[in-house]
Amino acid sequence: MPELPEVETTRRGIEPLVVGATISEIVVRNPHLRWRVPRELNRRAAGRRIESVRRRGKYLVMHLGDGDLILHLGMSGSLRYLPEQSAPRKHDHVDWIFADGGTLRLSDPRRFGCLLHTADADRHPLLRALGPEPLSDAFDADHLHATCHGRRTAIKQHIMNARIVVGVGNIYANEALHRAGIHPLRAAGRVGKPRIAALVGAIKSVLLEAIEQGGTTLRDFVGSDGQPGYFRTSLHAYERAGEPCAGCGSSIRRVVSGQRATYYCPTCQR
DNA sequence: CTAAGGACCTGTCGGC
DNA sequence: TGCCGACAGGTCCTTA
Repeated sequence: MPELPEVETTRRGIEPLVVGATISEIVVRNPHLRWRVPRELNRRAAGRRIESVRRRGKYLVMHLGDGDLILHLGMSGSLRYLPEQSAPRKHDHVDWIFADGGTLRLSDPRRFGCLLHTADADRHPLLRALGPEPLSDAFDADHLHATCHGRRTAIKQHIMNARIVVGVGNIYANEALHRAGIHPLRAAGRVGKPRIAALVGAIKSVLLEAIEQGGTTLRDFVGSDGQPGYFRTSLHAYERAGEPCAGCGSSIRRVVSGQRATYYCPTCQR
């Protein structure tokens, strides 16, 4: 479900509600996420205050003053903040119970997400090898062009590789390539520098606009307040097979690449 | 080293 | 109505 804009929307939603709050208890009803939620999680977190909630790629990191919680929403995860008690539903696997009575609830039907405790998230193997943030100055044409050198992988798979740049998932990879006029299956090493620069700009703009719209709701994404994201109407390629391209009117095509649905305009994207 | 495919898991939808 | 396959926003891990 969530790509960078959806994770950032979630982060912004919970930040004012949980930063400064003291965790009374973390209740793990189902520990079987991608990796088993550690048994000692509650012991590490109970009684501690959440000092900050930041995002690194699609990971959320809660700093507890002593140690960090690393959270990933996987394909179907979402966080909701509940000011009052309410009965958990089928896929509500984890609750953070706060001293003020509020609850942060993690729901994840497919359980591809994860929740871990670590001393320092930046040194954790999951985060340590990540590429630059796409909205930072570190992600520029020089960086992307250098990583593309000699690569025969499709440019779409390349920009979805978190070691190259974080946060770009299937929706926004398709959208950014459409904006930049680059064929998604073109070998990464065969995209010239000016077009790489255009792609960097397209990735930044599509992510920024999606964040402004509260993310993209395709099926079930909701922010921490339960509201959907409104970027879906701005999608020009993703899940638009057979519809006319907004730029030239050609029919948008769908193919599968790297086991992921890939949408493009055969006329505009070369 | 790079590249490709499988694995994890549940829910929904279309076709028969 | 029921069953079956395809598909879905991620990414680590194994294999070649």
